Amino acid sequence: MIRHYEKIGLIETAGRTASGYRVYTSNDVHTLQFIRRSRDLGFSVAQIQDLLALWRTRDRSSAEVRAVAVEHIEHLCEKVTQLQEMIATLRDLAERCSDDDRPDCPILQDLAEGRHGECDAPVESRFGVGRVHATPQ
Amino acid sequence: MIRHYEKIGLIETAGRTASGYRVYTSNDVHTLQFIRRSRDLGFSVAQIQDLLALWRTRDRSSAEVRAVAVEHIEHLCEKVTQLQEMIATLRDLAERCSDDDRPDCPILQDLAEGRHGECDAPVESRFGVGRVHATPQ
DNA sequence: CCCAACCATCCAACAATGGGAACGTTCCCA
DNA sequence: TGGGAACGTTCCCATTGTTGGATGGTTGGG
Repeated sequence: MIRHYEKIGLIETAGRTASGYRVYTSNDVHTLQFIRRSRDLGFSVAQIQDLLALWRTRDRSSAEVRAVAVEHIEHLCEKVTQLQEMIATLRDLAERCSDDDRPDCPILQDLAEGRHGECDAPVESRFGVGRVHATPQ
Repeated sequence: MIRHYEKIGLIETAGRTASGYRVYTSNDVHTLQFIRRSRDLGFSVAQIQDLLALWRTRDRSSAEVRAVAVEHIEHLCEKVTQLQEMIATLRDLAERCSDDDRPDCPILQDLAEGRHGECDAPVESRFGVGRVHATPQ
């Protein structure tokens, strides 16, 4: 991972011993810990790049940092919402499923027939079947 | 995507016209819709493979289908839990952030110093700095 | 019959990591 | 003074699901 971070430019090129081994200063280690904690909080590499830049800037504004964090929070919330919608649908289906040897299953039925909304568009536009756009004029 | 699904064996090889164009039967389209709805619910390709197999099996048991769904629900719940933990931490940090021009920012401070628990292990074992295991005996 | 819109294939990239092969280095311990 | 295990290095491939480009063949309406 660290070598990867070095390659993509997230951290600066580490020093080397005479034999080619990488040498990390305590500063490097500190930066890596910063990165790890950022990743633990779900920040993307791009965002970490921003955060690191701000971290290294003496006269940064905390508002800038907060903006990155707030944007990330919103992104995470969106993901949670999506996941909870999936969970709700699946819970509903699983609850209506007899959970025995019978072959009729509301879960498969739903997947096959799709009554949960997102699939109202005609097949043609959803899968590009057939010639969609005629030559104009 | 569809060509990709064909390549990885999620769907069977589509028929071809004389000139090599793929031809999809309404059955194929139905299967693809099944797949899309499964993906909308967050199922992985591997799980969809299972679901498709069950779908095509006449004397399947709905318990089998339910098992796939329930396992998936648990997986989704885990993800939600993780995301919510991140959100809680970030919300707390953002709240304590002054959101102005001052350079002292609790968010960066936390990322740099890490007081939220997961980082108690010494640097050596977390990043492989130094020789961890001596030759035994 | 031309040309835009469509198909085909192959290849590369994304984000972040994991893993292995093949090979050089360090250093404890016998 | 070795031997050998535990390191390190580089390069490459796999993952997961999707998107995109490049290049070239096919279709079909105007």
